[in-house]
Amino acid sequence: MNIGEIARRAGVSRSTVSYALSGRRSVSAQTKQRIQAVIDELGYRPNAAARALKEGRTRTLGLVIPPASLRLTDMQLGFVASVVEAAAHADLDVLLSPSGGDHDRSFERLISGRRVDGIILMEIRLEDERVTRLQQEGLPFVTIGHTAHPQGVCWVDIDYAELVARSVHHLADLGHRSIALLNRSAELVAAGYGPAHRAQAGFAEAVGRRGLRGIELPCADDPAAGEEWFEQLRERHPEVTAITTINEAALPGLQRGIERLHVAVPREMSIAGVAARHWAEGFRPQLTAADVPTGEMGAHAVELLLERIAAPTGAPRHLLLAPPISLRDSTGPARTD
Amino acid sequence: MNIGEIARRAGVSRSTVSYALSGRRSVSAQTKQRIQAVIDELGYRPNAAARALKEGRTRTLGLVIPPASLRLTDMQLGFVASVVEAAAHADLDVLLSPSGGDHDRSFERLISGRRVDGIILMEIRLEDERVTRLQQEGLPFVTIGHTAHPQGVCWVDIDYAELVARSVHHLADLGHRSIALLNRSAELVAAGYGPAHRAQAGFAEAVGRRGLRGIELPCADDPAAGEEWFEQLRERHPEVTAITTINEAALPGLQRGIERLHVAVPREMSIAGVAARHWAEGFRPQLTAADVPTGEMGAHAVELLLERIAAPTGAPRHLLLAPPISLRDSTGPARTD
DNA sequence: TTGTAGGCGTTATCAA
DNA sequence: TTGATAACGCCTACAA
Repeated sequence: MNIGEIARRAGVSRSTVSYALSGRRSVSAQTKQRIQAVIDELGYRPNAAARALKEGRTRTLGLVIPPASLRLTDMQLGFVASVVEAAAHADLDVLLSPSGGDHDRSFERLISGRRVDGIILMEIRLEDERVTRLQQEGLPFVTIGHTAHPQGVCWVDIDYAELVARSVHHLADLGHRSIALLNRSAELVAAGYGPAHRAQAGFAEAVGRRGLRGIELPCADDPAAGEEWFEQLRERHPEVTAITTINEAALPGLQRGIERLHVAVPREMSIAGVAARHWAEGFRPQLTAADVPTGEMGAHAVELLLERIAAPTGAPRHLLLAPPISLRDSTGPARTD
Repeated sequence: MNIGEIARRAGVSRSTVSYALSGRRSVSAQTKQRIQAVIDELGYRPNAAARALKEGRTRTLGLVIPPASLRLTDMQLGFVASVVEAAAHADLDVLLSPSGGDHDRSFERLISGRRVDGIILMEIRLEDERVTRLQQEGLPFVTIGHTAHPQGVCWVDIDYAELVARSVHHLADLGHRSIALLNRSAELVAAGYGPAHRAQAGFAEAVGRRGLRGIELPCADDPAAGEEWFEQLRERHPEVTAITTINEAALPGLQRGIERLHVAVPREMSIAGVAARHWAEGFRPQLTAADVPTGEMGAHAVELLLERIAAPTGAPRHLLLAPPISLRDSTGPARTD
């Protein structure tokens, strides 16, 4: 089924059908109606490839996700869902590319094959060759997270430094003097993963400013590691009365560790963090945390990308989100024994 | 950058470049080398739209996921990841369509716009209009899960009836006489969601055959509901000594409920289920469960779809997976007090 | 071994 | 208000 067939059945030329659909030229009401009737009857839709070839745009966005081998976190998942939804809302499709490195085949297909009009890049590293690759190709893109030198790049990110600092201040206000940071995994820190670095920075800054004792212990991104992390913390640093964390995946394990050692939250230990609302509310007691707005982030990323596609040479915009900390039940005054 | 430009720079015709790339005609080593040098220098790749238009295939698969508003379960997520990976392995891209109903715009774009060579449909209902829509369009597709009348359709599914029955038999063998089924939500059952129906059927059949007392209580698909479910169970059916479940999302809540009421597992209560390995191992104590092989399922679905695309008229294949139950720590002999 | 030319389905320019 | 036609970039049958 193609436009020629529609034209033939409606007794008009192909261009008239095309114009009737696009509205870029006036078509008599009568003709338009006849064409529409045929289209409805046959269920015609323009062939996407032909249209893309002619128009030079694909009406498709690319979303580069971490390789499937790495389990996606809840936060990342929420982000993928919101990007897809926001794109669908703009009548755009989303092409997925699971790739980490620069030389990934599907990543290369996406960009040099001109399969998409723009790209959203997740899980950016502080030094990220994919960014330079996209810049050299001149394909519009938006990153989630930002590189060490994000000038000239559109990005959306969570201000982990600010959020961790805020939770430290909140805990300090409650009288806590020894606070531990439950950061993302040592591997990620080593790989130059921005959130982990910035959490570190924000923690150090706030702890320094308030004259507190700050403890940092590495922890892998999974429940088992969280449980072990808590044991180690109690063993090595019994003076710690509060924890701040950005490691969502370790939360269930942290909870198990706390329960196993019979530590009362928040009476004996306060916990504040950065997490998707879903996780914060699933914690027991519910977690005082900055709720990461994954849904908004996806929508913002799509919005920024569409702007960039419309005006590739404009000044790049970026968004640094610092959602407020929602007070729940996991933080309270420091114990005074 | 297009094939003409490459041809010009290499001093050959466009067809020679095309043949050098496809290998469908012999090209002298010297010419081939010259062409390759130019391609490498300029980073040329065939335009996907032009190629799709000419060849009549897009080298893209469509994956229809549940709408973003519904939180994807871990199992679904694992499935998406494995489909994307399997597709990438075959040098295919994956286009995502978040849609529930038949008249969804992105779903329609996918199929009548010929944006994909085939489609994988997740979260099939017993009566699913998307299936009939795809059949009428004549687009190859594979479903995850199957409809009430799956004749002539390719599908991959988990044999929930068999797995639930097996877990009931396992529990009966351990001496349990009153067993509760923690099924998916009442809404899903009402909507004709296959796994929920088949779990029910398998449960009823096995319970009947072993002469047991079978309890069914509805439970929404989230942790809070799981916790409440367990309370209700203890209140209304204190005689129950074993639970079988396919409701992954309710597991964390079930666990909390068990801990809150200080019920010892498996001494006072045995639990067996169907769940992604990740969830089973995250449960405390680790859950005796049939581990849903999401990774394999995605790969199988892609494999079946590729077969179907290659031979659309062949006999439709299907796969009903019944992975063995992995014995872990949550099941034991019935208490005898 | 290589080149020429036609057509995939669409949109847009030019002409009527 | 409408129609004929060229062009997007690629692949391939045919010709040399």
